[in-house]
Amino acid sequence: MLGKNGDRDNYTYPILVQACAIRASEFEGKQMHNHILKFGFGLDVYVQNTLINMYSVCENMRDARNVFDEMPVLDSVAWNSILAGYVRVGDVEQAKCIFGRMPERNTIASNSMIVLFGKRGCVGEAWRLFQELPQKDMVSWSALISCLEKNEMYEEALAVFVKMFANGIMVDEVVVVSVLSACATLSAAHTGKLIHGLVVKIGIESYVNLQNAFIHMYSSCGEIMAAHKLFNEAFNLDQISWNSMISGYLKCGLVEPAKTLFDSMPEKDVVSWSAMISGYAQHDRFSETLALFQEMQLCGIRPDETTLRFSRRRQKKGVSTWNALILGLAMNGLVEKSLEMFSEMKTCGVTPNEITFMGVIGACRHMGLVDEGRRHFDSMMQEHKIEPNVKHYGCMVDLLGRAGMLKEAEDLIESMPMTPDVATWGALLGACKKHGDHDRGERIGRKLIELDPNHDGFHVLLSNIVASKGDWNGVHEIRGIMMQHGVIKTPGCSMIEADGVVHEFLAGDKKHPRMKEIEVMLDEMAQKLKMEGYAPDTNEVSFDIDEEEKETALFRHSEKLAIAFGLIATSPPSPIRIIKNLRICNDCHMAAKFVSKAFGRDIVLRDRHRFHHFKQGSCSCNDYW
DNA sequence: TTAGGGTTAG
Repeated sequence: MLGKNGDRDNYTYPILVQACAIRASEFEGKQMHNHILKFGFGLDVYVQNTLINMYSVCENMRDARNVFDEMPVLDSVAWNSILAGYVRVGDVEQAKCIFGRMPERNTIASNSMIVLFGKRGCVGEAWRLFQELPQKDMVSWSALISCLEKNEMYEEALAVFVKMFANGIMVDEVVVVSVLSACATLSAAHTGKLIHGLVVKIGIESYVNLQNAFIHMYSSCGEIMAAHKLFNEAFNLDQISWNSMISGYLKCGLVEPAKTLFDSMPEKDVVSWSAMISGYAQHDRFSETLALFQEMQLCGIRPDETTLRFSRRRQKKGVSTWNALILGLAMNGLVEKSLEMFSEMKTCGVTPNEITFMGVIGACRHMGLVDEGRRHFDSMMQEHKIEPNVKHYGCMVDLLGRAGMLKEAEDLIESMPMTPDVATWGALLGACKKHGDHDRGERIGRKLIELDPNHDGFHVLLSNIVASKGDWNGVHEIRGIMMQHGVIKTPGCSMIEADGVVHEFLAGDKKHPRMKEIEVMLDEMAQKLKMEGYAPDTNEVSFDIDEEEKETALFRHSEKLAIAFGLIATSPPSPIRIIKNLRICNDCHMAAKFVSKAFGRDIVLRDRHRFHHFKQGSCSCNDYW
């Protein structure tokens, strides 16, 4: 394109510069600019205007402004071009300044300002400018409509369009696309149809973008047949048409037609794949979701630039993001990392809130970091002026209790400025059970079942504590109280996903269709685990039965059934993933550790409180939970 | 013969 300047003149250069603008190619544009200066065409107004436009399109406002500032004579095109650049990059200050300095306002400049106001949410200013405009053209109306549409004033956008039409202003495909978007959001199928009629009448119906906007509008309004008809009869379709039709079917719950269309697509891009995958997920078809996701990866499809741009968009992490990170890490046993993130959060200048402290104290609790937890608890008030609430106290009681500091925990409860809730007492009760302080446990347990006579967990804990003392009469007494109050123990339930189906196991469950295989696997587990040195922790069983029966009962806990099934029905290297409704019991925790080693399978178990990652004989919670 | 309006797919 460059070369000797023999055949270039100030009519050719603008065309070349313009070509760079259309391709938004700043590099080539700069080369052209240098060339122009070198051969002495830099003072031509027409050439200069195209340079301003080229830099503006490339959003390089510094160079655009340099050209503008050096121009000896400024015509309206120069003013409009530099203004358009500032509007494009959203620089309100500079745009207002240029608009104010213009020797003569014109419709094009005002239209740009309406667009800018629309971008910035200044609907009032856009309206005012529009109304004051002596000569409104099609673009003025269109800019106002899109300003309203962008600011979620869909009804108003439609009303302005109606007025535009009534005033005899010409309507083109650009403004109709805007209006159709409003119809889609409002589910205004009737208006959409009227517009469709209008579009056909004025003969612009074959624009692909318009076709796509209609497909989207009809399927958003639930008029899938109309969308389908349009799609089938269209002369030219592009990738967006196909993707719109697929997501239209999915939006209307038509998964099969969506899949048929997906399969017959000439070319599938990342949008097609993700539309179909999320469509499956939305309609609870999980095995297909996973299968398609795998297939997508096998096809080598990766998230595109747009996907990345949309998901990376949160530039400054807010307090909720930090909270989620702190809580999530702690829950998965990465306590140090979690506390590290808390420090980093403060370094980044984000102010912690009360939820942050739930996460931080919770992190300390997961690892028994009593001193550190106390320090954070004290700093809440002293440094951050956050009054601890009942949950923070509960968390501290739990931290102390789990660490075996039962007296300190009880003293803290007594010193609370508010009435302790049952969860706080419950935490202490759990700690008493864990550390074998049966007397304190019984005293607190009896108090708790009075406070909350319908809570099954407290009765069960108390009954277990009493059973640990060997006081079977006491156990029967508590069972009696439960019966009296109609309290039923929530059965332990473990869930595991295999091949897209969720399987549920209750303790002692025999209903699973593959129960025979599970039984065989349970026997194999028992043998292997014993060889590895596993000894059942029969303290967990609170029935007045003999030791051998206790072992059998232990081996029918829902977690173990789920693990056995996981060993049969899933294959490595994927971990066995289990969700349990209650806290995992000691014996199952130990058994899971042994299984992870003896069978070489990782197990990820989420219980009521946290995640346990079992790997090669140990757990991420370091046996502290 | 340079300057202004749009969106549709995840």
